[in-house]
Amino acid sequence: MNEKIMVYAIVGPTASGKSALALELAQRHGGEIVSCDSMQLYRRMDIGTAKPTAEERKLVPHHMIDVVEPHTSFSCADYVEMADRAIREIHGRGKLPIICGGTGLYLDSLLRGENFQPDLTDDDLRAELLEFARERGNEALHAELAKIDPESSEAIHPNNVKRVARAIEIYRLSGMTKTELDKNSRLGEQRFDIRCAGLFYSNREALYRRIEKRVDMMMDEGLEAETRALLAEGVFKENATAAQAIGYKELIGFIEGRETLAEAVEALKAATRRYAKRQITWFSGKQYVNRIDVCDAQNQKTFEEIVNIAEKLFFC
RNA sequence: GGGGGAUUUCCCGAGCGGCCAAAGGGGGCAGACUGUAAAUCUGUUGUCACUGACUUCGGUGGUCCGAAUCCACCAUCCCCCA
Repeated sequence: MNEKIMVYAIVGPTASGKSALALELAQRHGGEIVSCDSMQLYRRMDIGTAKPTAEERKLVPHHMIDVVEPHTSFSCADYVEMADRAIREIHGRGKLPIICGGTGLYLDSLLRGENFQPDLTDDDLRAELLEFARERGNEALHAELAKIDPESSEAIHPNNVKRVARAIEIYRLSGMTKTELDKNSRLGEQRFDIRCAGLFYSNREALYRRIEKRVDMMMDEGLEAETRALLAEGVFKENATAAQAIGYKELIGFIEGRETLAEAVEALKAATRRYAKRQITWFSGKQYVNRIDVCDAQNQKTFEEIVNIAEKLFFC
């Protein structure tokens, strides 16, 4: 019986200070960082995704950053496969794998399921199903799902067309219902042991202020130019995953002259806030997360304090 | 100085005598989410002793059984003529 590899993870909403903490811990304890971020995967999307800088990446090896071109369709399953490999390599080198990121689904999938079958997607079929919903209505598509997989149709709201379509897609491609597929991947036991610190702000205002400050910084660093470059590349024409990244799509309205810079920046801040909220909801439901309250109504913890708490959590 | 228009709940914005605590959107809050996830979706959003009551629609005072909706005056803003 071989021991499971111990992985360390730092999660939390965007702009909560994950990267700095991960970097510090990696430096102190011989770690390498495995990013768990669905957007830092893409090359040339640097400012908008708040990627670690070149200097930071020189201090500590970072993985799962800049691994694909922006137009690539990169799935959760792809992430799991590559990240799994990276973690085993790090462990093989006698270093500590420190996962850092805010994409909850990726982390969950990485820790879980064994039975990922490759190539369970079909863009044409997807488009066809979405078209069906557009023409005949959300309920009609949902009814189709109910015929083949009543259990998941129960769980997915009819208006969540993307999910409804995905469930049907799974069935048409694999002959297995989504319910069965899920049950299957649940059979696999956790693939790693994990110690996970979650950065939270019970003072929400404080988090939002950080977010807004960071957006302003991104603008100063040249987010607009970065967006124009990606736009010129055609990244936002195809419906690539990368085109969904917050930071770029909000600036396009301004670049194309449909709104003012101030409006675009405000939209960007709002989108980031709402994203942070969804991350908070996601992680607060996970039992493997050990919460560290960075800032409550009374006081703001110093970086030193946070590092100490995380070290205790990880190494005691 | 003369004429016209505006003022709505956190914001934008509908409402133009009862069915209005007031459409819709945004934002906020809460939540779902095991293969597109920085995406997608759901609920909620005046107060309370909450199947009902109370306080709201710039202010004050009227008309009316009844007003966010009509009238008068006041305040602020915008436009046109001067």
